[in-house]
Amino acid sequence: MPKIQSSAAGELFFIYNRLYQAFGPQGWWPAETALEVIVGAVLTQNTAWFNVEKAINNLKKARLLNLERLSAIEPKTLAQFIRPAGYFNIKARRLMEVMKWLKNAGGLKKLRRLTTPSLRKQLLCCYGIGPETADSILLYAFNRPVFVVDAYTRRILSRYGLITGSEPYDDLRIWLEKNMFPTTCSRTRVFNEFHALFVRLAKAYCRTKPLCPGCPLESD
DNA sequence: GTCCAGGGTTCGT
DNA sequence: ACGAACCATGGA
Repeated sequence: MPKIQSSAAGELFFIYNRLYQAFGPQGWWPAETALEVIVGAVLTQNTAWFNVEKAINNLKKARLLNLERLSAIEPKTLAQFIRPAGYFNIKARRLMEVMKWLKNAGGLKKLRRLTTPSLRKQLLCCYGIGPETADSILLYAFNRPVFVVDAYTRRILSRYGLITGSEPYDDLRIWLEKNMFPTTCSRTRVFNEFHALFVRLAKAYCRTKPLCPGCPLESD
């Protein structure tokens, strides 16, 4: 469990505002369709985004980035297209499983009617989709107010003293969702920016020590 | 050559 | 429930 701290909400807002001031809106997720978000979410597992873009481009150029074509393709063929994203054999299998699930569920339109908990449950049943990928898809493809907890979130918040860093995934997610109540804009919007800003921070400042001198979260 | 990424998921104990 | 194993490209 995260440390019980009455001021947790305040601390989180301080962090969010500092990051937003420093880096501005990040405009995630960079994709044209919900399906592209889903594909990208699987491809970026343990992989640099730069390489994911190449893989997505390959699929786009081959006009493969739609549910029909992607569910019909041979896993071995798909693997060749997504090669630049690494782990291509396993990711091909994972993508196929997700497409199978999507088709089975009657497509994105049908899925949009489900409640967030029910949608999350279904995503987690899919081979190749763990908690983080499920939440990325919920937030960025379905626009649900879900906090995506990644390794950066853990590192930065534990460095900040708000958590120990070893809390189970769902403990952190629920705790973050409970402590982030924006007044002006939607929760979905804030969770969207918050996650992207954590990544942005890690990209700009020492990966191992996110609160190094000069970073926007350094106390004065 | 080594390290690591939009640092995850699955599998075995 | 926790740790280990696994999957593989490309840029710094």
